[in-house]
Amino acid sequence: MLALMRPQGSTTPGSWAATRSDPRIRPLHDLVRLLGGDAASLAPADERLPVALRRLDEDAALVHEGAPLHSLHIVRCGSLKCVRALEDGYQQVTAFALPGDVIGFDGLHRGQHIATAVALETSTVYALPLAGLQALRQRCPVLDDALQLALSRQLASAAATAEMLAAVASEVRLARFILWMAARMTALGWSPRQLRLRMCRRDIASLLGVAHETVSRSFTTMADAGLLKVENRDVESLDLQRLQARARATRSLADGRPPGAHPVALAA
Amino acid sequence: MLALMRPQGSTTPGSWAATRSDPRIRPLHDLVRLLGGDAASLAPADERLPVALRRLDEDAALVHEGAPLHSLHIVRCGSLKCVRALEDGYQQVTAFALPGDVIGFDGLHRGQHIATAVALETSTVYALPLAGLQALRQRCPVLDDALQLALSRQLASAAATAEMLAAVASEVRLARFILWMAARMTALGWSPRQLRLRMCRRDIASLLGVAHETVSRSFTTMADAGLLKVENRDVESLDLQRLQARARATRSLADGRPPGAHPVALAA
DNA sequence: CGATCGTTTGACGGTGCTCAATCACCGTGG
DNA sequence: CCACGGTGATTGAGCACCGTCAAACGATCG
Repeated sequence: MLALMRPQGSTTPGSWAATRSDPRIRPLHDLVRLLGGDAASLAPADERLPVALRRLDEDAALVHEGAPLHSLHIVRCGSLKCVRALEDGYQQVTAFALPGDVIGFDGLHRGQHIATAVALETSTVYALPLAGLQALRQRCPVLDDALQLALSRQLASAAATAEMLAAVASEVRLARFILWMAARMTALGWSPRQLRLRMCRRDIASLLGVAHETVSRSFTTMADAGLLKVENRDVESLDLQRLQARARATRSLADGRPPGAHPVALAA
Repeated sequence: MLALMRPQGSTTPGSWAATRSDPRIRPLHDLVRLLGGDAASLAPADERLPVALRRLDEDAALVHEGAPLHSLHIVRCGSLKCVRALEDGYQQVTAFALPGDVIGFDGLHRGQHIATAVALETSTVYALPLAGLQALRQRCPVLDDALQLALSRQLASAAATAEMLAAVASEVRLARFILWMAARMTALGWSPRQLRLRMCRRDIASLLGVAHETVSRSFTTMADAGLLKVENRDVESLDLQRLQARARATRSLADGRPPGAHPVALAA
């Protein structure tokens, strides 16, 4: 059932040849653990089921928008960007995928990929062929649970993206982006203060729906304000407190705080 | 809360008269069909499994942000808005849920609801208690498939929301919103040209990340251009062709196209 | 070391946010 | 029946933010 597709490595085939075990295969419990599932309660017979692994060099495309959907991918290490072509040639970045993120599920209902996924650095991803996936889920409820959870996270993540975009002021958007990335780094066990952004300004700008010059300007503004230390793609959060305050602001600066009550408070 | 009033439903052609059976219970195959699943291949023993139904009056809250997640809900008829409180009191609309949409799945990984869902009109929703859901999915692979598909749609829908928000010009955002709603109406078997928006301008504005006055202005601008006929919350699409063109535009109007090749074409 | 790409900074003009007034449409009560 | 708020939608005026165009700067790599 569980078809072991040979990963079409974009890597040079010979150089990373397996010495001891094939590096293109990992046991199932690794995947379950990555997804935050309860790997311990995997049936012993299942925990070493082979899962295909695929390695991507920087700028290599994992899948292409519109291509038939054959596998679900889960990022193991590295990072990718998901982009959609917006008909007029404009490239819209829709997400940055980090370890544990699922790629491809959003295309299930149409049978084809919704976005192109491009590696931002050398990365590896698990590949779960759709053929046999249902059987595998039935066989391993633990994997099923883990996948459900991952999808739930994915959905919440999409909401977070919308929340960033919904901010009116560009600086607020960027602050939310930084905090969001920091939160994800924390979830992965990294430091939330030291960010190494793998994507260029233009990609961030695309995700946030602003001009890339504006991203630059907002970075320097916040750096001047002592919120960040920005050195190219290395971003250090110096004052999470005030950074969160800025991310919370519905409207932009107002740094000289006129302590008058908030003008906002809307609707319902 | 749950006001059980006599449904005076002339709306649904529901031949499954609520007179005989409890109107708060529906057979499983109805839900599967709503989700776009293959109801025909349900096991005969399963197709009449009872699914709880809940009725909501306008402005009634189905679930509250932060509340523990007990059930997955699927909209049966009517519509709801999903809102999040943005810490500073601002109400951010994150989605409009239409029949077939799943509510609550995004909170699965945290065990609590991510957003508050409020009925925009008299609505009914299916309720699938999480307890026993896994067993039910195991028992009915057809339901499982249908749920997977619905979740995939949900994810793609979130991407569509982001795509609307990512448009730089507010008029473009609104055009995309109209077309997106039209597409959803088509998928539900309604006319794509006649929209009856159940939400107020402020809610649309919140979803699109613009001021509500701007929504008003954009509506009148597009109406003056002959793209729409706007009468309060009834919106008729007069020229889908040009409407799509406007939705495609990365930057705003510039209808007389300065034939210079597009400056864009990015990345990758 | 020169070419290319990414990043930053500047100047300018326009879009859209804020503030505010007006209008339309209600359901309520006089 | 018509005044009376109350809510939502529309329109106007002013100004700041940010998108566009442009150039300088920096980094990386052949």
